[in-house]
Amino acid sequence: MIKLMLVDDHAVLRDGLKNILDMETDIEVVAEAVNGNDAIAKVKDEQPDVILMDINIPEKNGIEATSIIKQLYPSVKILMLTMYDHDEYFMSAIREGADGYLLKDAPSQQVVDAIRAVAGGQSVIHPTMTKKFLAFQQPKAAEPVEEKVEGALTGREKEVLLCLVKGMNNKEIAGSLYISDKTVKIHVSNIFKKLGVKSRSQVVIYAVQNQLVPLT
Amino acid sequence: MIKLMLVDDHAVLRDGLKNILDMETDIEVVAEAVNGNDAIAKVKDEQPDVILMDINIPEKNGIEATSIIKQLYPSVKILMLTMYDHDEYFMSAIREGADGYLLKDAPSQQVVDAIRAVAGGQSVIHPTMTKKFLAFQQPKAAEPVEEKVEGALTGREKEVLLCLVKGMNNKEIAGSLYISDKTVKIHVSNIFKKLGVKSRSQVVIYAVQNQLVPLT
DNA sequence: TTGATTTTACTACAAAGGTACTAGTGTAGA
DNA sequence: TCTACACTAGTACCTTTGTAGTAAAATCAA
Repeated sequence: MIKLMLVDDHAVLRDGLKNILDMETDIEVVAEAVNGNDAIAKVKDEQPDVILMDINIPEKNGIEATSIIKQLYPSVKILMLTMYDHDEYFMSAIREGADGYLLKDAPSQQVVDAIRAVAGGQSVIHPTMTKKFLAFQQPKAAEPVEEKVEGALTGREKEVLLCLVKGMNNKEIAGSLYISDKTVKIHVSNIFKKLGVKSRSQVVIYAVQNQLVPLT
Repeated sequence: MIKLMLVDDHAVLRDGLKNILDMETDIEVVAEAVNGNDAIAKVKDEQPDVILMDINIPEKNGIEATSIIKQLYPSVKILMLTMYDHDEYFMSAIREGADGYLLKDAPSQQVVDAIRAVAGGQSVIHPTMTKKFLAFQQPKAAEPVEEKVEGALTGREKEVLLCLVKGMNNKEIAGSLYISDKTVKIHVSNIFKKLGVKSRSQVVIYAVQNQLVPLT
């Protein structure tokens, strides 16, 4: 059974959601709050699993409340359900630890599914926000310059590049690729020429800036 | 009516999907392809609205095929449906223009919903991937470890660090800070010890990963 | 097959990087 | 004042890095 808390200053919306959720046998509304401070207080008493949180509420908005609740009770899942698809709201909510971000125009079923998903430890984003998120993360697309430069690297050189951005020295690269360290030097020198840099540090910077390789 | 193309080298999976999609009145499977090149060719002939693409297919994998198709026909929506939740696959798919990324363990209904969503211009990500996405974008919060490490660097060391992540060599740093290159060496060595790395390349990687310094 | 490219590897050398130690100066705080 | 630390700079030494030039085997496209 998923214990849910609703946080919204509009009784109509809370009641509507309760009606919808009443039909779900695995979700129980254990608490309701009408503002940020109210929500923070009731988390302690009611220990909900998931909080459905509006952003535009009095006495600490939903994002501030999320931040505080997440600090006090990190295991509580918080799903933002709001009218606004503003980027700043979205990013702030995510930054403060929200587990999901839905817009109020989402169909009821989607809200129900999202509650189950965050209760199960997953994160959910409204498709419209996902789009923005992707757009935000997608500043690459077709950039002929880097394409050309990266394309100029041979297969082996790309492998060496991967090692370089891991901070490996020539000997380590040689061991990793089963070739001599003299050969590694050749590849490294060629990479330098092709990328137009003068040291391995600069290779790392170039690769990161041009997203030639994944980090982390 | 949404015109759909299936790309997967496993007939069983294609047939299973077709069965499921047959029950949806607004989706029609107009083409099937068994590998990357096949898919690229059939897009031209069949002009699908949405492509359901597996990653692990022969003759150009799904990501490469996505990249090419998106370049030729930017309006075609591509939904990756794959067994792998590897970060690199996911990020690559997104980078190459995929409109969605679902895992094959997603319930059928979710796949159907996702097809409609991308056909409508939205983007969809499997909740598990969303989680990773958020985690990727969420390195803020309170991280005492890095704070401590960064705090351990003296003022001068931080200045040297800034130079290091610009790819400067010792002489350049010395000239920039109006000190001897011997002194620079001292600072660099101290930075290495404090950050626990062994070369300037690793300093750059460390700084990027821990966001000690701005890039771009 | 021919020719171009890739990958491999060597020698030799110059430059840069990195460590260890000593040591003087200045500054901030107990 | 005394201590701790930061900053500076040097010497010495060794390692790593990077370049140049040569060259052979493998691969691949024309």
